[in-house]
Amino acid sequence: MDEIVAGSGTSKGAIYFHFPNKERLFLALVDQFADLLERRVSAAIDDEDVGMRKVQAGLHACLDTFGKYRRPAKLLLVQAVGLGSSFEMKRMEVNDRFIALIRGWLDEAIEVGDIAPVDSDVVACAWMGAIYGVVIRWVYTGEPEPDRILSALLPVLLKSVGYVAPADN
Amino acid sequence: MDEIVAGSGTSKGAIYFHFPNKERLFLALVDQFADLLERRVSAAIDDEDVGMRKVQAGLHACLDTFGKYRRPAKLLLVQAVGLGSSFEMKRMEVNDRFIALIRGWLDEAIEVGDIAPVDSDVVACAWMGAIYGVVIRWVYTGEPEPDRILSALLPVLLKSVGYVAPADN
DNA sequence: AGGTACAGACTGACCGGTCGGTTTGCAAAG
DNA sequence: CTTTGCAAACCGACCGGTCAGTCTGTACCT
Repeated sequence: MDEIVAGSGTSKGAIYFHFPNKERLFLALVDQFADLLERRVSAAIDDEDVGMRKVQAGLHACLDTFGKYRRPAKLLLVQAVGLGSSFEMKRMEVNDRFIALIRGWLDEAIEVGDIAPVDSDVVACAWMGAIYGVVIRWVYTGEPEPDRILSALLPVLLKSVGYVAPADN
Repeated sequence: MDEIVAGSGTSKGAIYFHFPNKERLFLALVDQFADLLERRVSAAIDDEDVGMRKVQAGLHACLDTFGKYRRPAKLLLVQAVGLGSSFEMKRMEVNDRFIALIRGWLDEAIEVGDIAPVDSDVVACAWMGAIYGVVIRWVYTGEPEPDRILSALLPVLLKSVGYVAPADN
């Protein structure tokens, strides 16, 4: 809190005027970032028409956004963990939000016929975990570079649900 | 610390006789669990001969072990995060250990010809993340059941590197 | 004159870590 | 076999730093 006060150029009083406690302040930050991410990803998806192209676009936007907000991503995705059950719940909630998103794409892709039916619940979880794992690593160490992440992760994820990319991509 | 003292039936003094500080105590626990997990997984792998069967066995053992030690897994994998950089480093270290393990299997599978060449570094990361994601979820909510995890996750992971299972499995 | 927004000194609970003291194990001396 | 002596192991009351949260203002607007 003292650090935030120092960094923000305001005061304890000001912060505690707007937020009831530290927890809520942090939760608000997490929500804000999650909103931003979801907005960007959804926007990218809407630019594509159907099925797997949406997944590609979404993934791309996701990595792109994390790239642009490396510091806050690290703070919010990693530091927030293990600071009590309320943080933990929030993290789960945000996670679930994106898992639900992924599941939606997968289900759509299945319906459209781009991929064969799968247990989209588990697969969405796994995808989220895979993205999370690679992104967290990158956020920490700077490796591997986003280009490499994308060029390696994307085909792996797509292949994992049996999607074969059109030849011209 | 007070809780650990209460739960362990010993005393502050006894604990601080054996460990210099809280951090080291926790790190020792993490190491112990990581060792156990690695031992079990490696043992399971050694029972199989080559390539992808090793991966299957390893994955199976991994999920099995997490299943048996749900509580400690939750504590060590989740609570340890965000408690300062030393914990964070340790988590990364353990993570890297298993990523290296996975990478080893993948590289072997590539060499044997079970799968086509991939960026095994990134893929290992993604696999680790995927497993982590699903397991953490299960550890928290009890869903989905291990059977379902295995039957859904395994083919997804295997397909992600283009491995087609023999028909009789 | 009352409400809104803010400032920052202060408080008090909490918790890692310490320290003087006690018990236990064990080996040599009697 | 008993006694003595020492060290390793253990105990738990206590200390001191830290830090989220409070409280007493102050300034400005309406």
